[in-house]
Amino acid sequence: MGNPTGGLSERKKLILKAVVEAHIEGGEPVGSKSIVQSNLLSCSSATIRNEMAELEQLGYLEQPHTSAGRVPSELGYRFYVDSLVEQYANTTRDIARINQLLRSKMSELDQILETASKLASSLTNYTGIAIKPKISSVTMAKIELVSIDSFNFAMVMITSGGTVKTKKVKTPMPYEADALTQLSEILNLQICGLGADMITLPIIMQLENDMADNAFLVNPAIKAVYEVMNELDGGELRYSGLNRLLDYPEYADTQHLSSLLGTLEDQDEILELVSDPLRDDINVLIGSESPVKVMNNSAIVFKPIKKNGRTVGVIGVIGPRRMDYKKVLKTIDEIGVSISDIIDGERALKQGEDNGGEDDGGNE
Amino acid sequence: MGNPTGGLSERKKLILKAVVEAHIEGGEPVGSKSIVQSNLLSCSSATIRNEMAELEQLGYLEQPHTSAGRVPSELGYRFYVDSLVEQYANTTRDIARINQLLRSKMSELDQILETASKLASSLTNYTGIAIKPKISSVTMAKIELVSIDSFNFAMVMITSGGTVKTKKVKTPMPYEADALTQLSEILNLQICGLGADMITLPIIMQLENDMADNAFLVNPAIKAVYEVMNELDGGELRYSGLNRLLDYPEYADTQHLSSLLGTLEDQDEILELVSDPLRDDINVLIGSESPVKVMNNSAIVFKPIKKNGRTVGVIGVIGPRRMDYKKVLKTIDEIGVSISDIIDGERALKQGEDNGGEDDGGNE
DNA sequence: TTTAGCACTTGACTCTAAAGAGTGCTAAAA
DNA sequence: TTTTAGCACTCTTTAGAGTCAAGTGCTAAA
Repeated sequence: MGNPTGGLSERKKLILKAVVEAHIEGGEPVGSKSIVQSNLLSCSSATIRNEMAELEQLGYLEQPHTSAGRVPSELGYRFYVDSLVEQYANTTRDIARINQLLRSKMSELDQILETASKLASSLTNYTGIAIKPKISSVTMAKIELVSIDSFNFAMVMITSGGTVKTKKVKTPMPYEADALTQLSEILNLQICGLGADMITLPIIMQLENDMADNAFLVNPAIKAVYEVMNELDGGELRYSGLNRLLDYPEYADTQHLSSLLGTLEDQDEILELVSDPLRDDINVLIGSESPVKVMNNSAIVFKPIKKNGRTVGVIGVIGPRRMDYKKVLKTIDEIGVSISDIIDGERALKQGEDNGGEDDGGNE
Repeated sequence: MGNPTGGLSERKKLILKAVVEAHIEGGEPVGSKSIVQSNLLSCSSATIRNEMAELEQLGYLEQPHTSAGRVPSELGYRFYVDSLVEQYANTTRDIARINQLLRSKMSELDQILETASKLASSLTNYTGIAIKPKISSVTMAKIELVSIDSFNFAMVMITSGGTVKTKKVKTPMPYEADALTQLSEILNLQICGLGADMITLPIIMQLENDMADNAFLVNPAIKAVYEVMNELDGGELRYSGLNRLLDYPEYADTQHLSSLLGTLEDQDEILELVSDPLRDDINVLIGSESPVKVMNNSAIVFKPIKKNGRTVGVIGVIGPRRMDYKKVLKTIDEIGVSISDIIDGERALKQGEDNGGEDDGGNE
């Protein structure tokens, strides 16, 4: 009815917020009376009832059955989360504690991510997710190039594991038939056997140098190789605190829980979901916002971990749709920042190691 | 009373077997009548009742409540499993199928074990376990030796990851102070940077040679190094088909399921359980036979996978105490044999590879 | 030693009634 | 015009009573 922000009156927002938080807290439908008791508003239960009826019509609330209280709809949660974003972003971070815990787990990114996931799980009481990169296990065994037209060719890549993958490559300018042969030779010679983490700028420059006039083919080709490696590599998905799911009546239904567990285990689906983040920062998928259909009653919050601009892992949590978003957003963000700090610090250390050899006996 | 094998009359054995199998099948207490109907015995329900009462007194059966049928006790299952061993061992193995499936997953032991676990889970409909070795990730960065007395010294080992571990080492004969210094030097020079899989007999012999008169110190020291590496390495525990637990009413209790899931996730406890196999071959732990107390209502069947006499992995399944042991024992055994075949085949290949370099482009 | 028969126990299930929570609506109050 | 009090109505949850069926233990006969 013609209101400034979000089309909802301030009072409606307050009521919505109260319903969401009460429901997150208790898990049960929220009645008008209990909202009055929370003393956030100074009006009677009847007024609240009227407002709630309107909020329901607007799609922010739902009613399990006629004589029950209201439950937030997906839209309701979404509104809540969106209006929350500024709030949590401004929270003073007590990273120190998290930082310390993670740091104590030392260098290995693997371990840090796994610990972070456990930490996220125990701090929020939902199930933690960690995706650890699994670099360097996949290498190319053979690369075949097939010309499509003068602007496109297909790359057929056979990995060390025997998997065959094809990628279509578009070139920035037309190429000669010879160029493909040349590229193929050079790729097979230089790239095969290298893991994703070994294909660095110097190597790419070397390739471009070797290709001379046809250097323009190198970049798109390498990109394709890189993509395939990352696809196959996939990374490894780990959960912690799966049992915490059982703390929520949402998962009391055996059928539902079973199919959720099954889906979580089948890493591919979740990996895909989490590997293509809409935003670079924290992502919140509520219910059917997630493409995975068994997660329609769940929510997932995750954040990619970056190192030198490249995503090297993901941490997050999975829980019921009525997740304590405030707490979760804050926690995941803090942990994410903490990890970034640590691996940035580590980077410097690693480089020193690479040059200077193996003397890290500093702590004796 | 006073019978040849196992102290049970043939008829009691038959009845016990019938009860166990009926209970495995249906999950519910088994009454005397249903046993008569199975036509395995030619006597009346009253006789069965009498026998069952005796079997209960002997501890092989239990009664949930007065007017219910009987359920096998732990001892009952144990008897059943033990008397089963010969049976399943003689089963003609249709390894071929399993073999093929596993082989199609190619070389990596990791993948084979993971696939095997999935296979075990889907064939038996229980939760599959796989322990993958995680060799070579841990190496020693620095080793310090501290003399305790002339028969004992402490080894302080700092790993590449920065973890510090101490082991007390007892020597077979007294040593001189110089010997420790010498040993320390040699260890730091020769062992540091090597993964567990790199410390082979030739290297140990080399060490002993270098130590000359004090060669007797090498063996216990290396053993300590090895132990620490394996501790830290740990191996990685993976489950597949966790959701299958939910197929069994035994895990309908949320509390119970939750604590089981929690325990399974805390890898250490299960790793310890499974890494110290009583028998080299298939192990069956029924209920409280397992030292892990939340598994008192569960059973675990597992088999170590050996390569050159060294355990390189474990596969198995976890399920309710009324597990279909016949099927599980057979399946796990078959899969185990199959994996052994494959990795023995792979060994030859690997060796060739190590010598000849990196040309595995055989599959083009 | 086995079997038939019977009384008894006990959990599972069904049905009903009552309780409780919460709503929507109406009419009065602000 | 908005808010509030009051009330009838709806729907779920809970408790209790009664019935049912399964299965036992025991006794007496075969």
